[in-house]
Amino acid sequence: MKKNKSVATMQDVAKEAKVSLKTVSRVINKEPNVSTKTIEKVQNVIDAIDYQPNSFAQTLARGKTKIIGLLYDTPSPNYISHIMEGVLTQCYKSDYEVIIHPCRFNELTLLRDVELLIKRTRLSGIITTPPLSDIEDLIKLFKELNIPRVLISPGSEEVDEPSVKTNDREASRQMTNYLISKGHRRIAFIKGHPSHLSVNDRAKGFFDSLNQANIICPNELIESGLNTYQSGMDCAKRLLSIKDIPTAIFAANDEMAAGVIKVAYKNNLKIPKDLSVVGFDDTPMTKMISPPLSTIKQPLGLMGEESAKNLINQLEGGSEERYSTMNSTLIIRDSVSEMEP
Amino acid sequence: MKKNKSVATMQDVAKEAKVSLKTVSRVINKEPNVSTKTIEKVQNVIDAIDYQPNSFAQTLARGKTKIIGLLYDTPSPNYISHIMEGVLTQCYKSDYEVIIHPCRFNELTLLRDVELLIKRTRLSGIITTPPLSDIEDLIKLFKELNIPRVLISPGSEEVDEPSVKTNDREASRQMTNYLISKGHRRIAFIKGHPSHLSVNDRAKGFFDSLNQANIICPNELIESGLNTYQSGMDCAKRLLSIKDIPTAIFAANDEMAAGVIKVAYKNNLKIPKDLSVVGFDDTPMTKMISPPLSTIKQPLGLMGEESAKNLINQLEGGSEERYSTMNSTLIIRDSVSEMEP
DNA sequence: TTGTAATAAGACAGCGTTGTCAAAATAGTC
DNA sequence: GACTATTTTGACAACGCTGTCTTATTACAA
Repeated sequence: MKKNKSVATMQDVAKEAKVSLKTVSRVINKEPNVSTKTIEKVQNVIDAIDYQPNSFAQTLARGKTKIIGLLYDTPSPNYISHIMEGVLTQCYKSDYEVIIHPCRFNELTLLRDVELLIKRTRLSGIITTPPLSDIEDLIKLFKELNIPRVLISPGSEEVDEPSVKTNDREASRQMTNYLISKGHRRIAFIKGHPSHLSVNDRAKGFFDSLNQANIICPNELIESGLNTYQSGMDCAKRLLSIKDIPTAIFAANDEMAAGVIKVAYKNNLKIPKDLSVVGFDDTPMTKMISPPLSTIKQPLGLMGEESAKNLINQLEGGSEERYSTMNSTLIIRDSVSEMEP
Repeated sequence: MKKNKSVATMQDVAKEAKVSLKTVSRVINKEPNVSTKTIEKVQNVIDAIDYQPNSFAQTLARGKTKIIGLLYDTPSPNYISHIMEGVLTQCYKSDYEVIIHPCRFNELTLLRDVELLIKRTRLSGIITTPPLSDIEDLIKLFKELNIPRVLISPGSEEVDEPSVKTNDREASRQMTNYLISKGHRRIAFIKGHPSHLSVNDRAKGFFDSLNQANIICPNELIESGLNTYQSGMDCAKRLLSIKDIPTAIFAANDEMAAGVIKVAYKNNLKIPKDLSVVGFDDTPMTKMISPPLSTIKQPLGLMGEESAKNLINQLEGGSEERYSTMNSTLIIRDSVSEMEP
């Protein structure tokens, strides 16, 4: 390798400040037992020559990395980009690097793929998003590799893993309450993709509310979609072809809700007059479709930040809470009508 | 650092295979002059103990990184996540790491921020997305730092920089041709954010088509938005309040087109019967609004791949084309009507 | 067989940090 | 002023790999 003096090294700083390598290292890492005079002297040189420590050398010498892996399996672009934003913000503050890694849920090679990623890049910690947060084998792998982790929105009620959840069940309950308060009694629900466990909570909240209000929901009003626009349309077609159609439909995500609206229009139903529709996620398009869709918003950016905070806290030996729950909130727009009494 | 034998090292492989360190290194890096027998012997040991080279040690020893930085400034989640997907795919193949770095276009600290990023992480190359691709000071910085780069969709016609562009101008021309072929003559255009230069090309294509067809476009039919839904609504309000409203509106992106549709409905115009609307970008919501919006689709994933390919090619001393142009395509849905002759 | 060229394998010194331990400087005590 | 205790600094060996240069081995021709 040519030593073309391209970037300043610790050696340069040491020479210039007339101290030893180790002393510079101490200043850089804010280690104790350095006199203020020395600190100042070294810091001045650092600033003067714009020295930046070589993170590879640091990593090698320290024997551990400061890199966090963010695993995802193409949920909506909206979802991942907001989560990512939060993770990056937090990691940036704490001087961690982030490696974004797309996975394929169904791929046989998933486990091996992740294992290689971890070994190859020496990840110090991992954050997973749904539906990956629910793959038991993956979690087992993390345990075996003994790698710190945080799961975002795992589905099963009682995971014994550090995680960041949202109170989706409660939010769904509130949304359903809202529908009931508007006079709706015959309310349909479209569940999400069966392998996205966290979406199940949404259905639970729906039933919580109904039970509380003593409303019986016949089976014909429960459909199961695949989180996609198309599947929302399919479910809606079925729901709107039964003899006594529902007055409101609650879809477990916005895409499916949009599909419902589409089919409703095709059937010459006016929304919200003839049919009320609500979704979940507050994707950007909810504002743009007509009518603007009432929905539920997860604090995605904050969730990203929180997961990173949680993970970094584990890595640096802090002892904070390892489980956190964040609040999803109702966004009321114009897709629900007041029923005639 | 404790030597707790957590991961296998090259030393382990060498000992086990009874060869020197260097020979293992040769096998790992597929260097020439190793007998097939030795290769096999070493490879077997590598497989057996699942050895993965430590990339930090490699980087340190090699004196250069294999990391690519992807700079973006919160365009739409859709845009960045697809570009990212392509970049990741390609980099993964070529064994490069990717660091995603969100920037703030207006921030005073942008330049310093990027400079620190480069120095701190020793980025070997950079990919920028619009509107960052148009910041001259940024490009100057890249030149000063002598860092290989690829600009995605820079705006100015003749950039003397490696870049991946789309033929947006041509696609806009085709879209306008399409409108004309449907009998439209009074066509309005809503330009995009003034600092997103690449969006200007879209307006140019619009005028190309009009000129070719000898259609004069009065000033009152040209509006300038900010790429947002809200600004689309604002522009539409103005366009639909002039005495002789256009029969078609071409918005430079889908968000603004959605805003147009919203306002049109408010004004009791039927789409596409009373007003045709087309957008640009093929965001997912275009399928979900009503009517489904005709638009133009950029091959975002491919663009990401292409940029990474281009950059890696530069880094590895290849001599391929440094400029590429990719084809955007018309997506015809139901938002344009045939005019009465 | 011997000599020579080509090929294969190894020794060893970095790369730019940090950890460990020892040495030097300073402060504190009587 | 002599002697400890404490704080501050430094020397030097890792960390796990690659580049350079040398040596050993093989292939081939005469």
